[in-house]
Amino acid sequence: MTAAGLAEVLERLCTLMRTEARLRGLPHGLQPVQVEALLYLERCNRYSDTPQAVTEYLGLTKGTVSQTLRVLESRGLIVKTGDSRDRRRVHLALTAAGRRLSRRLAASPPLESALQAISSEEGQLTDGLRRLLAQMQRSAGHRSFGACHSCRHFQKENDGFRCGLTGEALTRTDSLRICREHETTDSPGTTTTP
Amino acid sequence: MTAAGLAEVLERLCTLMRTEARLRGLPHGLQPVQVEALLYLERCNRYSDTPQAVTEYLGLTKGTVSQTLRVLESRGLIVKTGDSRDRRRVHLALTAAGRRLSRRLAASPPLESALQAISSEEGQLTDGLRRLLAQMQRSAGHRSFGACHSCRHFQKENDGFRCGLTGEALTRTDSLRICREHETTDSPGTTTTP
DNA sequence: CAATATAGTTTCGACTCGATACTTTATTGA
DNA sequence: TCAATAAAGTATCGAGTCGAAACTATATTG
Repeated sequence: MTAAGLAEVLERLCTLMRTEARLRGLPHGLQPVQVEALLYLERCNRYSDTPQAVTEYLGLTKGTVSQTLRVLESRGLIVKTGDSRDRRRVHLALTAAGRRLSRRLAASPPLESALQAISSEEGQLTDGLRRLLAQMQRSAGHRSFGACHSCRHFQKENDGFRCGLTGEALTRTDSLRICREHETTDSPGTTTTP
Repeated sequence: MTAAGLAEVLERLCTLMRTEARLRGLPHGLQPVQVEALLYLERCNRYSDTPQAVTEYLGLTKGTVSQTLRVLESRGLIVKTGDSRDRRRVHLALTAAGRRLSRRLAASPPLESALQAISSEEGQLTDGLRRLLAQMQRSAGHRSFGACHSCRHFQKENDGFRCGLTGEALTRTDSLRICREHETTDSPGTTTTP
C-alpha cells in the first residue's frame, strides 16, 4: 500500500482544488476566495444570503468577507439589498452577469474528467466523504451548510414544503438551496465541543 | 438524500481544510501556504527539496514561492544550501525548529477526530480518493508527487533500493519520502510495499 | 430607557500572488 | 570554442487577502 494516508490524500487534493480554483478565476480577475463566495451565493437560500452567512461558510472574519463582497459588488456581479425587517442585515443576490460568470466558474475541467473516470465508484465515495465532512464540521464547531431539504427542520406538507425553524413556506427551488441553519437529521442534536 | 454531488462535497471539504490550516498556522504567525511548504519539505526526498519542486507541488509561480521560502528562512525554520553539481540549484532543509514546528502543525484536530469516527471505512475512502487525485493530476498535467517506493522507477535490490531514473541507491527512509519525479505504475489502485 | 448584543463597514499592516525583469549558471549547437 | 538559449532562482511592483481593532447603526434585553 502507498504510504499516504487519508489525511495526506485529502491535503493534496485540496491543494489541487485550490490551484484549479485560482486558474479558473484568473482569466476573470477573481481571487479563489471571490470565486468561492460567488458560487456560494448562487446556491444559498434566502436565510443564507447575508455577509454573516458567507463569513461562516468561508471560515473567515466578517471584515475580510466585507471586502471580498465589496469587490464582487464593484464588478457588478452581486447587488446588496437591505432587509426590511432587520435593518442591520443585508441580502446579497447575483446579478445577471454574476449568474453567467458563476455558471462558467462552476465546473473544473480536471475535476470533471476525473469524476467521469471514476464514475462507477462515485456514489460510494461521495457517501464516505459526506460522512467525513459532517464529522469534521461537528468537531470544529461549524455549521453544516447542507441543502434545505435534507435538514431536520424541513417539513413536507400537502401542497408544498415548510421550514420548521422559521415556520415559513418553502418553494421547491428553496428546498434545493444551501441553508445556513441546516442541521443534519442523523446527528442527534450534537452540541459541539470546542 | 442530500443533493450535494461529489464535486460539491469536495469543495466544501477543501474550504474546511483551508480554514483548519489557517487556524493551525495563525498562532505561529504562518500563512496557510507557508504551512503547506513546511510540511512538504518535511516529507520530500533529496530530488525534491528545491524551490522548483515546491513551486510545482503548490501550483504557484516560482516568484511567489521564492518569497514564501524567504519568510520561512528568515524565521529560522529552513536553511538553504547550494547544490555542488548544479550551482543554479538550491536545496532546502528544515532546521531543528522547523521540524519541531512541522510536527506540531501536521495534525488537524478536527480531521483527526473525524478520521477516528469513520475509521472502519477509511481504507476504502482513501483508495477511492487516491484514484480521483491521480486522475485529476493527470488531467491537469501535474506531477503526482507520490512516495518514492510507489514509483515505477523504484527498484528493490538484494540489500536495498535503487532509483531507476537517477541510478542512485536509496535508503529505506528515502523510499518513504515524496518525490518530484514520481510516476505511477500504470495500473490504477497500485499497491506496493515499502 | 439604558446596557448590551448583533450585523456590517472601515482602516491598518503584514502577507499572498502573478507578472515582469533580472542574475547566474548549464546546455546546446554551429 | 564560444555565442545563443534554457533553466533555477531572486527582486520588485501592484492588486488583493486576511485578521485585528475601532467604528456605525440597529435590535434585544433587563
